[in-house]
Amino acid sequence: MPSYPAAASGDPRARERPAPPAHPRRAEILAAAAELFARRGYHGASIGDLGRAVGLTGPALYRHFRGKEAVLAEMLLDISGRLRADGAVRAADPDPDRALDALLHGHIAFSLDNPALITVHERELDNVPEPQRHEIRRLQRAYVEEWVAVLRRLRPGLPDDRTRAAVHACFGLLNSTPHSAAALDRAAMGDLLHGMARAALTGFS
Amino acid sequence: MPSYPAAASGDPRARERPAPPAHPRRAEILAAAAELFARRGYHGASIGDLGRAVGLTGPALYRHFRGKEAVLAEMLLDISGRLRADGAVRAADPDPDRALDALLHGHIAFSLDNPALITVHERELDNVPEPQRHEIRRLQRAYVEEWVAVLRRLRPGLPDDRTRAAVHACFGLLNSTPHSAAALDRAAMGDLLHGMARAALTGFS
DNA sequence: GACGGGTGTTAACGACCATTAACATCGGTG
DNA sequence: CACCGATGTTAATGGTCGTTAACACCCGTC
Repeated sequence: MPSYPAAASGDPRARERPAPPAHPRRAEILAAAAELFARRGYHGASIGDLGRAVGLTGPALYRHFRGKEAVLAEMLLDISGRLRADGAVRAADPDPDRALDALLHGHIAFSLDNPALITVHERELDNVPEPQRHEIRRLQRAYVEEWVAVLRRLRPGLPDDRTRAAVHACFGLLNSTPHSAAALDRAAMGDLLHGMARAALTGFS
Repeated sequence: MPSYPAAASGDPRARERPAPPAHPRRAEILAAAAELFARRGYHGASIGDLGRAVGLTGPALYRHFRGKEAVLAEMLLDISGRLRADGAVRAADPDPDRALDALLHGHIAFSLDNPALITVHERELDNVPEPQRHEIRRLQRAYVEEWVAVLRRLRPGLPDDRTRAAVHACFGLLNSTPHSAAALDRAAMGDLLHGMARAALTGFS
């Protein structure tokens, strides 16, 4: 039922090409930083490393971000915001079964396409300074609640705390992609994760 | 079927108390380091932090370990060795169904009792220096293969690469405990994870 | 053609880090 | 009691880090 075709990276026939990002350097730095933070951890990647990864020296980064913490904060805010917004749309399906499949499909596609982002999102929240950490946490909680609401309709008997714990455990399963060393291709891995997660959420006790 | 009673921390009626560890300070440092590495990452916890956590100054640590890397290496070697040895015993059950339950029970009990160790084991392998990193990888692979062998008997049709990927995904689910903020008590959480993992491994596609 | 904002660079700063050196204490053994 | 290894301490060393300062270039606008 689910399908995870190879990522559609730039169909040339697409009529309206997406507008180029307002600040391409910022996006470039964010992408490189995600890779480095995922591989070596926030404290293990220096400003010099981030700059070098995009062909610059370290201090050049301060022309685009207030500092190292701001890079991480913007990265996590973007991820949690996208997940939450996308999740709200998908969870709105009146059929809870289809809603769950849509949530699974969205999350799996995102984590297959952005393993580094998922890793950082999962590990580095504590290094975000306080005003923004709170907002990120809020978005993460809201995203979880979208899942909980769908699962609640699907399994009415289950107490709320168990439902929420089950959703968190499911995220652990879905977010395991980066550690799997990609022995399977994208489509097979997507189908596998989808099947396992659906079974895990609907088939226990 | 599975049961996860509250951790039996020191029954006073136990006749043979475990021999006190050969070097209690080493064990104390390792435990504190696990907590710090899990919370702040390997590069985010300094030698001074590790010492302070056990009531010492930073340099005192060098009386017990060759350096910071040696602390991490010994920690990961110990974890991967224990998981692998325990896994080999549990996987030996001739009934694959019971073997899987035993593997699940062992892993879940370990991760419920040692969330910090599981976190570090999952994240910090890259910071271990080379002679020992290879050995840790070997033990991790051997542990995975115990699971793969059991699951292969349980689901004969499944190709090996998908079986292995499923085991990795299952670990992601089981190791999610530390992120779950422990809203459930140990027994309920253990049962939940057991049920979800079993459903995930046996119920997909 | 002067100007100014945007985007780089190198040099310099203070803080912190892992590690080592030099020295102190203490319990047990000759 | 002298000695000694185990286990601490503080002080010092060399390196790296995040950040800022000072300066240079490019490019579109008046």
